[in-house]
Amino acid sequence: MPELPEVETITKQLDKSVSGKKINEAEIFVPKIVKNSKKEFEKIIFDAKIKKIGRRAKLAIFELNNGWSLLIHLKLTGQLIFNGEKNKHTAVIFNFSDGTRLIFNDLRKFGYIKPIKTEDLNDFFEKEKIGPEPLSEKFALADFKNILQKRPKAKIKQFLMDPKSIAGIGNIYADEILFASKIHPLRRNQDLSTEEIKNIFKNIKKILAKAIELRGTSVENYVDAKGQKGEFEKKLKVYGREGEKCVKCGGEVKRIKIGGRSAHFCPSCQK
DNA sequence: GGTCATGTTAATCC
DNA sequence: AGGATTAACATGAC
Ligand SMILES: [Zn+2]
Repeated sequence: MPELPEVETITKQLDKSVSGKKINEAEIFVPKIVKNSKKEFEKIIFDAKIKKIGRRAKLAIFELNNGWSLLIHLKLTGQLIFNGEKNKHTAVIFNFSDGTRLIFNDLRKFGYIKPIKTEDLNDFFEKEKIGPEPLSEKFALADFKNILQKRPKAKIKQFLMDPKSIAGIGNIYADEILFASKIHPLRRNQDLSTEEIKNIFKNIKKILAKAIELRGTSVENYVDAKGQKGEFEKKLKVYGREGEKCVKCGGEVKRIKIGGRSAHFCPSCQK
């Protein structure tokens, strides 16, 4: 499932391969993916050029040259593949004027494309109360401490995964960050020591950066914009390793449910 | 064929 | 008011 490193990988690749191209048409195979009527959507993209492609939280942002931007969320199983082949999960195809195309596949159909005026982008993220970008230089230890204090009772695992506390961290990276930080996922924010907070903060930056370097993690059906799997999967220490040996202590990796989501951790390494 | 997995959000309770 | 909790969404894998 695409989290921050996966969406960052895809948007960086697409910014290189697709920016500057003119959209001829969009073929819509799954109407609910597009948050407008077909007519409205066609009007927005008609003759539009893609100026640049960026990311905020887990959202890809396609900025067009006509005042509109397209927000694209891949949710669990979305794929954006440049010059990909249509398959039975293809929801939308953008055809460009030079004969190339961009394929949006979505097996579970949770993803969406939402046009928004470019000038309204900032308001949108503010209104939705999306948390800070963890890799931004503006996101400092003091900020992290601050937002932890605002929700003292929250369990750290759920807190890390909540897009309204910090943007872009999902189940995989939350589990990996807590393992690297030796913190039990059920710990509450108010019980974390200054040293532990510092450690979690450091690992948020470190693990997300490393995952981007390796073009993300392929679980479920994630591929990047070139259709290739990510390499961070090989670096996973706890996620998806229930019952296997902890790489650090040899103990057994456990899986529990926290807020309806699975949390993987090593009970002897994480306290 | 029932359960599980997943990100986000709506609904509900406190 | 807004945090916590839970269900809902879709569908393939088991
Ligand atoms: Zn261990």
